[in-house]
Amino acid sequence: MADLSAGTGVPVPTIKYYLREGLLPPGRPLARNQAEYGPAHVRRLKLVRALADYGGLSIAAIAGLVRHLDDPGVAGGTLLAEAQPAVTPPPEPGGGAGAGRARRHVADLLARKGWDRLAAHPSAATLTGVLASLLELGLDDVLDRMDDYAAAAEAAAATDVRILGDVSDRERAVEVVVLGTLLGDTLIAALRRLAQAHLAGEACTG
Amino acid sequence: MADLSAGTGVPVPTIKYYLREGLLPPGRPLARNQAEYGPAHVRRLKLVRALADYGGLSIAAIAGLVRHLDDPGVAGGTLLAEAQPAVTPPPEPGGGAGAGRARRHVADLLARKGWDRLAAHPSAATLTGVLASLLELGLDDVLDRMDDYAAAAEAAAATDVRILGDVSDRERAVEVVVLGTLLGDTLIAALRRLAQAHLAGEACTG
DNA sequence: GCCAGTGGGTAGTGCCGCTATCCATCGAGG
DNA sequence: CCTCGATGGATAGCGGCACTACCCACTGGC
Repeated sequence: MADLSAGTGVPVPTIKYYLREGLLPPGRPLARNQAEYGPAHVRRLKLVRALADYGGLSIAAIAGLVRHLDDPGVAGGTLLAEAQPAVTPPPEPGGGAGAGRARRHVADLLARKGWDRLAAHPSAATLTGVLASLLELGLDDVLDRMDDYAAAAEAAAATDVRILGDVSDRERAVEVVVLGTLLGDTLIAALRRLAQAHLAGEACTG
Repeated sequence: MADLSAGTGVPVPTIKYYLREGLLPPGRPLARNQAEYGPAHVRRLKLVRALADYGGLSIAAIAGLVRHLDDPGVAGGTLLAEAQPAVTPPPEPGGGAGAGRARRHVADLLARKGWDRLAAHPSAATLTGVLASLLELGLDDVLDRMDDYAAAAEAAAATDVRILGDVSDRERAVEVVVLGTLLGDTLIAALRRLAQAHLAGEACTG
């Protein structure tokens, strides 16, 4: 429908494409060449665009996510778990030199934080991969500061959980989880850039 | 050279491709069909792969970055400024409903933090775009918590600056800035996921 | 009746990150 | 000295992804 396109700024052929890919549920058919799209479709479309534009997700990844959104028998935690693999590409285990050290340090960190239970979490593998890259490039200093970064991440996560707690609508909670997690990455990154620029400006530019 | 390929795990044709694209400086030619690649090339190649794999940068973006790396007359701060547009896609100004509110809130936040000077920073535009998306999807709660996220981001940035201060080698500092910023995003995101999973596990799964 | 607008499907486009192929050259082993 | 395989250099091609263009049958409103 042209209204849907006008209401979201997404061109009609793209909407058709999203319908084909299952990102958008089909409208209620009124006739053979007519279907009704409600505010739920506008909302979903905005969600899809937000995930694609700022979440950096592929269409296929969003399709997978959306399938779980439409599946009624899924809780917030489960959906979040499903969202993880969508974000992080399978980080190859890496046979490099730094990989072993990285693995050890991640294990240590998890133990220190009491996160042992999460050793198999995909993000732990991502973490190991990033650390391995940094180590191979001689950035060992990062290791000494990991606890600081972990503390900052914990603070952000605590805020995430607090926001989620405020959401009473259970149906919307899953959306909040996905949006908060994925757009939150971009949001935090942007804030970090600004803070960096501020600190650097104080130190160097004056 | 096959050594270079063996030392990094990057296939030879890809190395050729990177040479073509200027991601990798050409080796010192020993003969018409022979060139010497040193440890600097191995390092650079690892840098390129790290930025592509975990930084999410396109080849073209890395090429732009690398041009500045090879340019001797560039300071860390300048390079960081150059790195910003590479990471964040040009976020369309957005004529949506939430755009106005988002802009106002970002301006308020910058003022509160004393970051007024950074209003034109590309990350400020990204921030506005993300907020606008969140607002249009009814996630107003995030606004009330922005200061918490900003605090977490500040903490991370402070750690960044501290690490950078430990780096004495001026030549390597620019690499640290790029790596720390881009891979740091992935690193912090991974840590945040883990912290989220930990907190959610406490609250729900037990 | 007529015709813009709709849904539905197929096919094509442009870009991106490689990958394959070809060629002249050269270095080392026999 | 001569062959063989590797090297560098260049061009062309591939596969995937996110759309986009085109075509068609249909139909609601004028």
